Amino acid sequence: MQPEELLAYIKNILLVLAKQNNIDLKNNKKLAVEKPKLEIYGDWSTNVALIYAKQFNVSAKNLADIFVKKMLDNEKIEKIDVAGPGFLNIILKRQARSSVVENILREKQNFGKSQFLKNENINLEFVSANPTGPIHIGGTRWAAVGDSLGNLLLSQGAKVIKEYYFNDHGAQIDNFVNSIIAKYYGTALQEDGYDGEYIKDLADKLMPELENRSKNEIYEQLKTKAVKLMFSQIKQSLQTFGTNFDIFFHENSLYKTGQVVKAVNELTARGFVYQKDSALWLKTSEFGDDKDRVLQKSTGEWTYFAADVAYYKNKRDRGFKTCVYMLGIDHHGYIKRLQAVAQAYGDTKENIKFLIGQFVNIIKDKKIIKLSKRAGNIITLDDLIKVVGVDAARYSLIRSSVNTPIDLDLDLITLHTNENPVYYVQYAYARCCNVMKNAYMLDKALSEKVLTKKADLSVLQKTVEKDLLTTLALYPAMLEASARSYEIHKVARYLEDLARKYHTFYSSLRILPNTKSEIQVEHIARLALNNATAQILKNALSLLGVSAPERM
RNA sequence: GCGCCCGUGGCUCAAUGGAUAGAGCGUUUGACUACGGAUCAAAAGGUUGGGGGUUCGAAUCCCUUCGGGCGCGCCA
Repeated sequence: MQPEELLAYIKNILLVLAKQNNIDLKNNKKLAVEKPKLEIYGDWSTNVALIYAKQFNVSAKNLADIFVKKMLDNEKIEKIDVAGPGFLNIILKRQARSSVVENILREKQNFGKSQFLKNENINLEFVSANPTGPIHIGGTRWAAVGDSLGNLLLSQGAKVIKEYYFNDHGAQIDNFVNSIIAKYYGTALQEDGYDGEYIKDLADKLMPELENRSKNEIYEQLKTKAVKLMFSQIKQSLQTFGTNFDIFFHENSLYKTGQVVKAVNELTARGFVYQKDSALWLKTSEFGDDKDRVLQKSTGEWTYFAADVAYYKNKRDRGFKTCVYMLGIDHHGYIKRLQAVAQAYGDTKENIKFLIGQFVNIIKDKKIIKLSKRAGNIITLDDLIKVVGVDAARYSLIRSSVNTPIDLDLDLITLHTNENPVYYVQYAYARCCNVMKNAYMLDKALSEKVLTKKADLSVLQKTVEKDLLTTLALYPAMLEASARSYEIHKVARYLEDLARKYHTFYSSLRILPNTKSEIQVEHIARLALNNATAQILKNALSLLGVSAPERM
């Protein structure tokens, strides 16, 4: 019996009790079935009595006792204790506890998938770095987190599009091109120009064949070629990193197709646009922004914000119910104004969602390195992959909440790559695979017994076995919670927990017998548990875009 | 000045308002002539920045204060 089944059962009892007592039950989201911290508390615990005691107008302990009486009828439950202020600690019957292994082995890669987000149509926009330089470490965090989050939401039934907004319109492109020219001729860089090795590379690569052309021609040719080259480099880096976008959306297309004008016109019709100082403004302050924002400058040029407005409208017109923006902490000021845009179009705050990622600090010689494109000391995605590899890089960036700044110590990560927890998890998987292989070599029939579900799993009674079983049973609920809160790091943390439980199990018990003649029911059951663990490790790693090697 | 985010063992990070705040690294001590030692077992290490409040119960919510980061353009 898995926790979600138990939870449904408890809710059912709750409804019956409420009806009997004529209580108009208020739904409480805090109701939960959890794995207790300590093993002696049982397999699962619930807080149902604690949070509903008030509504029933009895003490939590009394309500708990009522639940105990009802629940003991359930044939899957062995025992229930009331503990502490009113927790129900539930111990399952043997078969009920081990049934999760059968479920996993039956559903394989589909175990953990759900449809609870089936009505969601989500646009995930992330990275969206300007094509004026390689992807830096901040963008890298989103490349890992956004991609994995997309996988997760997809697995829970949502329709998901991963999208990259390509800023190919505006002054930064001019700066970029001028920087390359300046670099080539050794002239002074403009004030906010770009510098760095990659600018020199671009100059060396593109300039020689253009040298004899007119100034204007050099500029135009360079603009096309440099942006194209940079963009294909970015795409290549992302691909190497295992991040594949469904759509690369060009900012320029919003202008070419007149969508900016159209989007602003609609807002004008809705009465949220006004003219002041010969510029066009949007009344974002009406929806909680600090001040109104300019859409069109007095020069007649559109602002970057105007494109953002059109882009949001475009996303909604394409049918996305939820538009997710993943931004760096330095862009948190956008939240209010974009929320205002959504509301100005008559949408709600539900339609627009923000994930704000803290900085990734690069530590060298115990000090934070200040990175900037201008100074040319950026650490790129390619650098990171070269130093630590895709798996370790992705995992390091995923395993922390985006709300937490990450300090990546280059010295440490280079010297002790094996200490990245990703290897701990991968090693657990490799161990599982090795056991499977050995089992097959030992006795083909043994593997087949597991495969054909002839294993008696109820013999899994040791503490380390039960611990592993409940952790496996938690997998679907963990995925759902992770998807609900858009917190992919929960999946990584779960993996570490699962790997730990497996390593403990592995080293305290024999899974396979020494010789063929000694094969017993325990061995068959443990092999099934081993195989189920392998399946979950693989499923979860694949969500994170991290490989599951059969040997290391 | 105003606003947003973050303060958790020496370090890097966890913890839907739940039970004794958990892992990894580092430190110390143990464990293979049996499934791979990239592992396991164990020890030391905490007033969750400080102070109030809310309640059965707070690292978590509210107020306040102190640190750190970031943002406050007719830039993109």
